This record gives sequence, structure tokens and C-alpha cells, in this order.
Amino acid sequence: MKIATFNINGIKARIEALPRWLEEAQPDVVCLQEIKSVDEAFPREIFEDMGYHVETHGQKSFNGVAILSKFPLEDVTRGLPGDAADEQARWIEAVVLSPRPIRVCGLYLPNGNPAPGPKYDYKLAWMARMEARVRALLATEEPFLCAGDYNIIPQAEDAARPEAWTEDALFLPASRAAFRRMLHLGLTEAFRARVQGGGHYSFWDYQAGAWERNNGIRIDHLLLSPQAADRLLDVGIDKATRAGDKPSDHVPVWAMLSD
DNA sequence: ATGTCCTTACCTTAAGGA
Repeated sequence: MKIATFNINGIKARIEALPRWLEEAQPDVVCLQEIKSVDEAFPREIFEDMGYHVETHGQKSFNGVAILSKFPLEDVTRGLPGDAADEQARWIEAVVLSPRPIRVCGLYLPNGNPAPGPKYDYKLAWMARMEARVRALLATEEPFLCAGDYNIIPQAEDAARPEAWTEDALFLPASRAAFRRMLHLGLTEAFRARVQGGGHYSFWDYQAGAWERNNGIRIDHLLLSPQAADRLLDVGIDKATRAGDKPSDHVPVWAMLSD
């Protein structure tokens, strides 16, 4: 089973690029972020016609996450537990009914800039809520994974110019520590389980010729529970999509799991 | 390089977010 995460930066703007990539890459499950659409306006028929089940957790203008799956989805829940007043659409969960079912959490972790400030406080509080959710899921011992735009540069080697990010919410020590805490609970970061070294990125800013200069960062990740990590076969970053027509500023990151 | 793209709104231009 091939499962991917892709921050599309607006479904309306990616209405051609997203189906084009799905056709080429043939993922079984995709976690989408920044759909920037309410549920009613999401063009689900386009994806249903391609054989996907579609579940969305949208919001007007900003944020918004979705799961596309060639297998049926059950137990769909929307929103990250822990703060009933949080109205930002950044978390969706579902159990994928593949031959060996697996729970998939799709997430769009807050950016947090500028730091310090209220947006950074929200980021850290959100990560604490996510850690609590991960602890609860680990306790069930069912296979699961958390895939999405984490807005976290885990290590210096995950940025082309790490010195440019030292004051940024994506690379501050407290951000990276919160990410590492979740790994230390027993999750496996799929890409780093298979590929070592620098030069692997999932985001290139639209500004300042970042793509042309390969000034990228690796911030889109798949974290696997122990039972899911046992099934990890391969990983990849579909870098070529960044060079296509009307690209997102992120590219898809995927993991192949045994069925 | 204050450099771009996406979205919305009192909408042909500006703003907020990333």
C-alpha cells in the first residue's frame, strides 16, 4: 500500500496538478493539507471518478485537510482533541480498510511564525495535544501513522541553508524538541528510516528563486507506529512535481507499506 | 532582493497567511 502526504496549497489552484500527480504516482491513500476550501466546495467527484473515497475537514480560506483512499474509510473523525474552542481545521483521522487495516491521521501542524508570539504559543500547544493523541493511539497497539505538513525542520541537514532558519518557528529548539518527543514515544519517521544525509527537501518557497537555487527544507513527514513501521518497504519524495505547471510550494512525500 | 502565490473581500487592488 502506497500512502502519501501532499500540501497542495489550495484545491482550486491545484485542480489540474493534483489529478495529474495521482495518475502518475498511483497512491492508495493521500493525506492532503491546505485544501483552503469548505467541505461543500471540495470537488470530490473528480477524485471519486478516479476511484478514491474522499473525506474532508475543510475551512473557508485557510487550512483544511482531507484523506483520499482507494480503500473504504471508516471511523472518520475531524479535529484534534484537547481544545474544543480550536476552530482551525488541521486534523482528520480515519481507518483505511486495506487488507490489513491501518489508522491514518492527516495533519497540518501550525506554522507558528512569528516566534515568539501567540502564533508560536498555539503551535507548541497544538503539538502537546498531538502528543497526547499519539500516546492514546500507541496504547491501543493498533497500527497507525501520522502524515502531513509538520512545519518542522527536524535537523540542520533538512535545510539547504540552516543558518537562515535559526530564529524561525520551523527550526527553533522548542519546536524540534516537541517533534523529537513524539519520535521518542516509539514512532518511526519513515523517510529517515530509509534515507540518510542531507539534500532531501519537500518544500521550496515561491519567493526569491528558492526552487531554482534548490533552497529547500524537509517539513512534510510520515510518522509510523511500531506496528506500521514493521511494514515499511520504501519511501520517496516526488520532487519533480515542483517543476510542473502551476506547482504547489510543497511536493508529495510517500511511504510504501506491505499489504 | 521588501523577490511569490493563494485566498477573500464593500472586488480591477489590497490584505493576511505562508
